[in-house]
Amino acid sequence: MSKELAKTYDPKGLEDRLYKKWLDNGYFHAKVNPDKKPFTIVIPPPNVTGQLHMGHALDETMQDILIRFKRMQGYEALWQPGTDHAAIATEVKVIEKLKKEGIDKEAIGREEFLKHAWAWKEEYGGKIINQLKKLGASADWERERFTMDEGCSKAVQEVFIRLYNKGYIYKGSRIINWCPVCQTSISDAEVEHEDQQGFFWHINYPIVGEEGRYVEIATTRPETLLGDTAVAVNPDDERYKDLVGKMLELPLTGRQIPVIADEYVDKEFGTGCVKITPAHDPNDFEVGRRHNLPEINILNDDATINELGGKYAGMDRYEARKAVVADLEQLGLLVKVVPHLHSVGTHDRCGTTVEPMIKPQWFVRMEEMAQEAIKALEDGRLKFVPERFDKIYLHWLENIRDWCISRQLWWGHRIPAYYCQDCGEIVVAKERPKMCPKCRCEKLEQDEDTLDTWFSSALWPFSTLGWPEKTPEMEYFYPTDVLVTGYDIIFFWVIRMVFSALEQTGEVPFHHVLIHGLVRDAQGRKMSKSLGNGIDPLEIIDKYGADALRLTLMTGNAPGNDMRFYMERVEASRNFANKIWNASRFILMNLEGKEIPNITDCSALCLEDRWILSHMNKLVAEVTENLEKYELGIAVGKIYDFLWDEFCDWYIELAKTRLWKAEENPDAAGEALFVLRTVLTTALKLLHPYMPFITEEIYCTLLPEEESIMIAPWPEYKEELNFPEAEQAIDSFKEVVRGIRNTRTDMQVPLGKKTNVYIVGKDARTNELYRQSSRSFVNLAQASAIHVQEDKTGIGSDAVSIVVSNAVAYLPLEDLVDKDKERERLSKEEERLKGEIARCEGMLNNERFLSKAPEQKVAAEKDKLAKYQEMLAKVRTQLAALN
RNA sequence: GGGGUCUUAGCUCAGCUGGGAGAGCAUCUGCCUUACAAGCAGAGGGUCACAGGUUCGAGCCCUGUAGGCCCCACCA
Repeated sequence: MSKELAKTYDPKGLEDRLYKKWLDNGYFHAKVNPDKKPFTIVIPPPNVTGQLHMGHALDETMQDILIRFKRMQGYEALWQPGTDHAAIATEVKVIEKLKKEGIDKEAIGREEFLKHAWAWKEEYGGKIINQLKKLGASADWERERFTMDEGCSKAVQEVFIRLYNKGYIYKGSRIINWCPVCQTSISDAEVEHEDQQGFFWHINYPIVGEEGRYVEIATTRPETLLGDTAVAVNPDDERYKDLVGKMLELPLTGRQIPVIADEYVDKEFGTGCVKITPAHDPNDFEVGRRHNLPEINILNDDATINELGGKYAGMDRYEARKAVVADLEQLGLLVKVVPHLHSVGTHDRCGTTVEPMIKPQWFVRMEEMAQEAIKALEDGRLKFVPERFDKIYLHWLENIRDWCISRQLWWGHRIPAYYCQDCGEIVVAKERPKMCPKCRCEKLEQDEDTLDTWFSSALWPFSTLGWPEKTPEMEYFYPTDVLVTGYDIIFFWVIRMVFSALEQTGEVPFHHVLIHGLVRDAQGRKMSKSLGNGIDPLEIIDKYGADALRLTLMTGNAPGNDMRFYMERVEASRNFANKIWNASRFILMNLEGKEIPNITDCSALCLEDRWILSHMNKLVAEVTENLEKYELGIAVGKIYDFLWDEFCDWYIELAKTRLWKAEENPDAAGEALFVLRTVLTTALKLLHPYMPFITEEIYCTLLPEEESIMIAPWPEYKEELNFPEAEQAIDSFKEVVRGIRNTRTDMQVPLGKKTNVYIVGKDARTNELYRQSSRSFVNLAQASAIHVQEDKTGIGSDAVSIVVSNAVAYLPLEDLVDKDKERERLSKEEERLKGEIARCEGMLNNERFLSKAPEQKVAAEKDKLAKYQEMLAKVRTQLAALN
C-alpha cells in the first residue's frame, strides 16, 4: 500500500506532526556512546523570558543544520539546549510587572522579590523553547538547562571560589561604570559609546595668592567640578611649569586644589590644563591614585548630587550642570562655550548615560587568563570562521581590563562571600560559615550583590555537561565542537567562555567558532523594537513554513556577513519547497503499483541515468565538503541548482519517455523509476539539514519502510558512480536541445510544429552515444524524430543548422525558414566563434603562457581551440550553402 | 586615533585555494505541454568603485584613492 502526498504543498499541520514524531521517537537525544564519535554544540542560551526573533532563527538554524548533518554522518550528535537568566533584562521586566500591580521592589524585600521573579520565569520561561521547536530545532530537550539551575549554580560557586583562592577574583574600590537607572555597576563590555553633540565649557580657576591670574580648563561635564581635587598639566609644558605645586581656588566649593604634573595630559589638546575628578572619570581616577589625591564622590546612586555638592545637593546631574554653568557665568569665570562632539558611554540595556563612579566591587583579574586565551587562538586550538574575527578577538584580549563582575541586582547568582560584622573579615565559601575564622563571632552576612550574567554563561559549555563533577558527559562530549553565534557577542560571551574553560578545564570549550551576521530588514536597517521593523519568525513559519524560513536564512549568505530579509526571498524559498514537493508527487504517481528493481550495478544503465547519477555523486562529495567547512550557503545553493535545474528540468523530462511507455517496456520504466527514486532520496538527504520537514515527509512517503530521514545515513561519494562519458554525452545533447530551442524561438516556429532533427556527430562513437539517448530527447527537442547519421545525406542544404562542440544538428524547416534570418543567426555564431578562437590563440601564442602555465591549462586551451576551429568551419560551410 | 568590512546585472546578494562573469527577484517574449502558472521555454542587462602593482593570466593577491557600513579606543 503506498501513501500519497497532498496535492499542494502545505507546511501547516505537517510540521507539527513530524516534530512530534521525532520527539516521540527520541531522535534528538544523545547519550554517551563509546561506539560513536561525539559531536557537540551548545546553544547560545536565549534569554529565559525572551521572544524568538530573526537573529535566533538564523543562529538556531545554522546549529540545527550542523547537528542534523553530523547525526546523519553517524556521530553521536548532542545539541545541548537551555536558557539564560539574563539578570538585568529579567529583573527590569519583573520590576515593571510589579509596578503595574502597585508593588515596589524595595518594599517587599529580596526574598519576596525573588519569589516573583521565579514565578515569572516559570510562566514565561518555556515560551522561547517552544518557539525553537517550531523552527525544527533538533536539540536534546531532555538535557535542557538553565543558568540558575542547581548544577549551573554549583559551577558558578566553584569557579568563584577557585578564582578567589587563586587571587584572580578580588574585591576593591575602583572606578566602575554605573547605570543610574538600573542602579547597578556594569562591565566595560556593556557600555556602548556613542558620539553626542555637546559643549566644551572653558572655565577659569583662580590661582591662590595671585590676584587676577587664572588657570583655564576645559570640560564637557562642568558639574563634576564639584568633585575636582586637582588640575593637571603636562610636566614638559613650558607654559605652565611655574604653576606646578601651586594651589587653585576651586570655584563654587571654597576648596583649594593643587596643580600637579602628569604625563597623561596632552599639551596640544584644549588648554593643556585638565581638571582632575578622581571619583568620576576613569583617567582622573588613575591620575588621582598616582598622586594620592582625595576622591570625592559627589553623586548619589541615581545620579543626583549628594551632600558633598553643597548647594547643588539633590539636583539631577543635568540640572546641576546648568546651575553650575550659570553660577560660573555669574562669577565671571566662564570663559567660553564651544560646541563639541564627544563620545558618551551609555548602558547597552537601557541607553542611560553611564556615570563613572568609585564603588567597592568584585573584579576578575584578567591578565593571565587573557594570555592563555590568546595562546589558544595562536596555536590553532581555537579557530574562527571566518578567520577575520581572529583580529577582533586578539585585539580585545590584548587590551583587556579587569572584569567587574558584581551587580547590584537580586536576580542572579549571589556572590558567595560573607562578611564578619565584627571584625570585617571576608570569607568566600559555598555556604555561610558558622563562625568567623578570625574573631570567632557568629555574625556573618552574605554579600548583597549578584554576579554578572555573563559570569555564568561563561561556564555554559561545561557547566551544562555536569562540571565540576567528572560526569561521563563531560568526559565524552567535552570539549564541544563548534560554537555558532553572532559577531555582536564575541566580547560578551565567546572570549569569556574561552578563558574560563581554559582556566577551569584546561581545554578550549570548542574548537571552532562559526560567526554569523545580523538579519536586517529590507532596507538594511537593524531590526529593532523602536523602529517596529522586526519580522516575527513565527509569523513567517505560520504562513510559509519553517522550511521556507530556514532556507531563506541560509541562501546566498556568507559567514560573518549581515543579510537582508524580505518577503520575496521567503517566497522564492517556498517556491522551491513546492517544486520538490511536486517533483516527488510525480515520481510517486509513477511508482504506484510498480515493482522497482533493486539495481546494484549502475554501469549498465542508460546514458541519462548514468549522467544524473554521476552528477548526484559529485553533488554528494561537494556538499559534504562544503558542510565540513561550514560553507552552509554554498552547499545549499548547489543542492538547489541540482534539484531544480538538473533533476527537475532535465532528468525528469528525459525519464518521461520511458515512463510513458511503461506498458511496452516495463524494464526500462523500472530502471527509470529506480534512478528517479535513488536520486531524489539522495538529494533529499543532503537537503534534510536545511529543510527537515518537507524532506522527512517526502522521504517517508517514497520509502514507506523507512522510519525517518533524520536517522538515515548521510550519502557518500562512490567511485563506481562516476560516469564521465555519460556526463559528456548528455551535456552535449543538452547543448543541441538548447540550440534547437533558441533557433525555434528565433525563427518563430509555432509550438505545436514538430520537425525532424538530424544529428551528424564528429565520429562513430559520438554518433553511437547520440543514438542511444535520442529517443529520450525527442520531446525536449520538439522533434517528430531524431535521426543520427554519419553524413548529411538527405538533409536539404537549406536546413537550419546548430553547431555544437561534437556535432551539427539540422532542422529542415522547409518553407518556414527565413533565409535572411538564418544567415544572420549563423553570422552571429561565426563572430562568436572567431572571438573565442582569437582568445585561445592569444593565450597559446604567448610563449610565457606556454612555459609557465600548468600543462593541464595549456592542453585545455589547445582542445578548445581545435573544437572552435572545427565548429567555425562547419558554420562557414552552412553559410556557404545558403548562398 | 586604530581595526575590520563592503563597493559585481534595475534591486538583493553569491562567486571556495587566481585560469573563459552567476543566482533570486524585477523587465521583455512565447506557452494553462497529462508533477508543478508557487510553473515551463527563451531574451535583454555587468569596462566586477577608481588608480597602480604582482602574475603567462586578477572579480579574486598587494598598495593607494573615493564612498558606505561596523567594531574598538581614557584626548579632558
